[in-house]
Amino acid sequence: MATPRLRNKKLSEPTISRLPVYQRIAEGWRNRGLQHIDSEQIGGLAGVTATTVRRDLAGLGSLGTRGAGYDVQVLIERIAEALGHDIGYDVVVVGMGNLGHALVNSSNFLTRGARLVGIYDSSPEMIGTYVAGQQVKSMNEPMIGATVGVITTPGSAAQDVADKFVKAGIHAILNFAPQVITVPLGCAVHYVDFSIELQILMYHLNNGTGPLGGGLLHSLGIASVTMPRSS
Amino acid sequence: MATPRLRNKKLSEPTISRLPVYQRIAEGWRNRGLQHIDSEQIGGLAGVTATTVRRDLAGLGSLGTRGAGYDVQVLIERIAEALGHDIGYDVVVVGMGNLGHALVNSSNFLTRGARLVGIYDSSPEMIGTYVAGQQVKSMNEPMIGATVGVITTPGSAAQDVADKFVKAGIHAILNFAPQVITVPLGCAVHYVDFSIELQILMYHLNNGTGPLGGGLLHSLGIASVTMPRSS
DNA sequence: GGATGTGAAGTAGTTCACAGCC
DNA sequence: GGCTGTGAACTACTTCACATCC
Repeated sequence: MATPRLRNKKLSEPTISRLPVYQRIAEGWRNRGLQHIDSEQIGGLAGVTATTVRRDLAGLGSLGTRGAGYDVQVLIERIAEALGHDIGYDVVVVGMGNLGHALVNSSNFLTRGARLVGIYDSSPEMIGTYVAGQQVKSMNEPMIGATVGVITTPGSAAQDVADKFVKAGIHAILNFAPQVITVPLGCAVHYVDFSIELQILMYHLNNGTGPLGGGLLHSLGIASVTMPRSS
Repeated sequence: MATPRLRNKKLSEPTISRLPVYQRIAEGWRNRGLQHIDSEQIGGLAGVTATTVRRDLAGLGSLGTRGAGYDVQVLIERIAEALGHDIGYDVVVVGMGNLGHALVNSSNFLTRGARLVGIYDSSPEMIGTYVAGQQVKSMNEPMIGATVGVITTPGSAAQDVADKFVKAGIHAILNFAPQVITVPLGCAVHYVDFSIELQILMYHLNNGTGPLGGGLLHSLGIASVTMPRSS
């Protein structure tokens, strides 16, 4: 009760997208044995101004020290708290192709509150084998208790998988398949698309604007969809 | 000369990140044999309002038809033109682990102007083998003529790869390794991080805000960095 | 001295509302 | 009738500038 839930204070969308970046930077600092970091250093690495960093972090409460900057350990913890990592989530991944393997084996994908509780594939050769310490299940097996579903199948299978997720009560979907999927209202689909990243980078390359040309700064691009059934 | 370069008109950052999404939606429509789409339909699928869609597209010139919506073919072409796909880019990918395989085999990563001109790995077992029709090269071989470099190595190798890119004259880097890298000023690093996507999705899940709760809308998250050498 | 945290000002992006056109 | 394209109003985010505190 000492610390009222920071979660109540709603953070702006841009801030939310930057906090994980700051967290990663702080982790890098800590791993190199450094204890303090200031807003200018974070901004330089994240590609935003020092003022923006301070404003973002001020939203989490007073966690800096005037004259000295931020303690990296405190920073990491408070960001984790604000993003809800202390709650924990159960994640299932469907599609054990190269991308699925890459994800579940990644040291970073499943940290920070996420727990892998099931991996699935439709291919008979794949089912029953072990990946990242877990046995690959058939799509017919239930997906009990998961909160987040990740789709790493080819585009053609994405809608079927999404339907299974919805039936299993999963409200949040991370879709890596290059395919727009439809889900009932109230279900969030977050859409990750590599080619879109590449396209945005290329636009800036063409125009000399944005991240190029000495400017620092940002980027992004990815769509999220919630919509009624049909089309 | 009939059509002056659309590229001159600078588009806003949010618009740039949404255009590839609209393009993908239009492609999906076309693939299902549909010829027209209106701003409301695009918005529903992309997770933005119809007005935002119209404003974004108006920036590319008058490509809609009042009363009828947009012709999907025209839409696809004009967005491609605006993003510079008619120019074409040479891409090299370093790191032929699961993620590297997933990328170069993806039907979507290397379309729309991108050409794969080289794939590299440091592992002796990997070098010389063929992936996606290309022979994997040693890191010692030159990277002539590439404009964009993609890093899909473990984090520990990312900085070395970035250094090689810089020496080879590559100005734009797409970094999938969970590692902040430093490059000379004038070089753009676009940072793609799966765990960050997951974190943002989880934040919304916790708070019931954003993409959840019947609202449509968006997302994103990924950092891009340009900064001087050192740390 | 030095860096945070924040009112105030400025800028950018979104949404409203409707005129214009098919 | 229906949907685009856009001035005008609004909202949100960023940046400035500085008081505040270590």
